[in-house]
Amino acid sequence: MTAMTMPTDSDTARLAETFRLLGDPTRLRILFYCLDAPRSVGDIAESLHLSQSLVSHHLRLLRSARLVRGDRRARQIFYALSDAHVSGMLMDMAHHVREDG
Amino acid sequence: MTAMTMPTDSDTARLAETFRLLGDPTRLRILFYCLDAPRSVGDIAESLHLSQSLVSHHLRLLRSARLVRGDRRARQIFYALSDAHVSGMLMDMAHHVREDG
DNA sequence: ACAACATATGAATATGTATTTATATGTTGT
DNA sequence: ACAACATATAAATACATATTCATATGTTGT
Repeated sequence: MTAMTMPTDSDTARLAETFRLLGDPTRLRILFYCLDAPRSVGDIAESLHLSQSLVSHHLRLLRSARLVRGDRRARQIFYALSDAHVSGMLMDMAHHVREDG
Repeated sequence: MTAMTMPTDSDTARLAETFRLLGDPTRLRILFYCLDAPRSVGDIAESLHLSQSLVSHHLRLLRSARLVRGDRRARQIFYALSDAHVSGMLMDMAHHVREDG
């Protein structure tokens, strides 16, 4: 069963980058808010009580790591989670975090 | 199916803290190295080409978040992953990271 | 083309943190 | 108790990054 779980340094770097992005409370809130349905930037900002600028900055980081993708509908841009694996993990984590102290 | 995935702010903070700790390449390497078997601090340092001090610092952070636990055997302290959920996720991630570009 | 709207970007700042160097604490075997 | 070993801590530094404020870019409806 000892299954060569050690990834290459390059893979480790990529993984760390993903975790680093998940490791900020504001970004996590944004991600969770976009988990159930795609949300516009303005919606995110208003609902989470964040400035439009801050939301946009964070979305840029999440976009560049392909954790999130946005598509335009009329004037607004709706963002949704783009990595199925990550969104699955987030839902799992959200569930897990309630269970233990 | 829209399942109230939004955690409380307190839960979000705890989750973010965990992800933040996973979001450093050095710490990730340490964690992966301890995933298959408990490892002593010296072993970790030598195997991963890190200073003893640096390893100790990182282990302290991981310990304080209960991601890792150490127990003494004679002179050495062997560290192992302590959160089954997190270690499961790490193995899953390590597997996942190979599959896509 | 224009005004109103929605999002993105840039610069500045303040705070956090990874790493190093040096040293302390603690443990084992004799 | 002591020397050798193993790990932990402290202070200092260099670097990264979250947030704000101001402004630019881009899009829609008329």
